[in-house]
Amino acid sequence: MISSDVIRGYNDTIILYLLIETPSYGYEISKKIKQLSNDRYVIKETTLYSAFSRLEKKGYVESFYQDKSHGKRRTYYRITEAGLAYYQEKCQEWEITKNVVNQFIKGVDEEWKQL
Amino acid sequence: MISSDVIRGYNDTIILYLLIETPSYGYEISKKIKQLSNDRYVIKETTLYSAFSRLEKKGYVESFYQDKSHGKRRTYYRITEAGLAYYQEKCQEWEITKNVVNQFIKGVDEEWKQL
DNA sequence: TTAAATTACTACGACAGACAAAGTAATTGA
DNA sequence: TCAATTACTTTGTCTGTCGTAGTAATTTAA
Repeated sequence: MISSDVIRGYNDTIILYLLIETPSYGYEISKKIKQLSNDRYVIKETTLYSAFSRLEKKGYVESFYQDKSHGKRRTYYRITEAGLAYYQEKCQEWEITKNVVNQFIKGVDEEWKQL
Repeated sequence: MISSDVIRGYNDTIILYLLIETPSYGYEISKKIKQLSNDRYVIKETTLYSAFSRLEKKGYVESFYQDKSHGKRRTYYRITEAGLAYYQEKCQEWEITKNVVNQFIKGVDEEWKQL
């Protein structure tokens, strides 16, 4: 599937991305990740929730409770200004990272196939 | 610069790539990484050498000593069949990973700038 | 010529993030 | 009504990175 060691540096970014449009909560976020990645990436629950608390500690998201008279209480998160700035930084970093890694990857249809 | 959390999953791949052309040793590999990445990625010594021993343990590289009558002895590494196969797997994985992460990245020139 | 810089490592320990396992608790659907 | 799903929390383990430090030979510059 996909290596979690690569994604490691981008879980926070992925979550922040999904919070840009609208505040959300764990379960919804995880569904969206699965869906937007075409089932190629399914974030683990513990990874997701620990990311939330890390992001909150850093001030990149804020949590709140939607008033929902009954039902298991959801913890919603919204992105902050700082979170958006961080997200933007990470996007730039990603472009660089992508180019760097690409330098060391031989495409499936390249000359090593003939070696 | 570049986040080591992203590169984490690809250090082994990067090293293997550089060993495909010719066997090499730590110092040379680190110079090549720096150079090929245009100074955007400089691997830490400890990271590099621990990668070597991990790769050797997995059978992806083999070490040997070049006969070099004097001077500090270098440990050379050459890639194995298994190492090449692993490298190729990782290349395919990278293509997928790249596409997945791209789904959650807004390019510098995209609509969020206007938000 | 000698001191500093560079080459070429090894050892140790700390830390962060991912994740497995297990538990809790409410809600919805068959 | 009982299983599946939703919505988490807690705990503890593991892997890879990296800071610090040390060793030792070689090359370069003052």
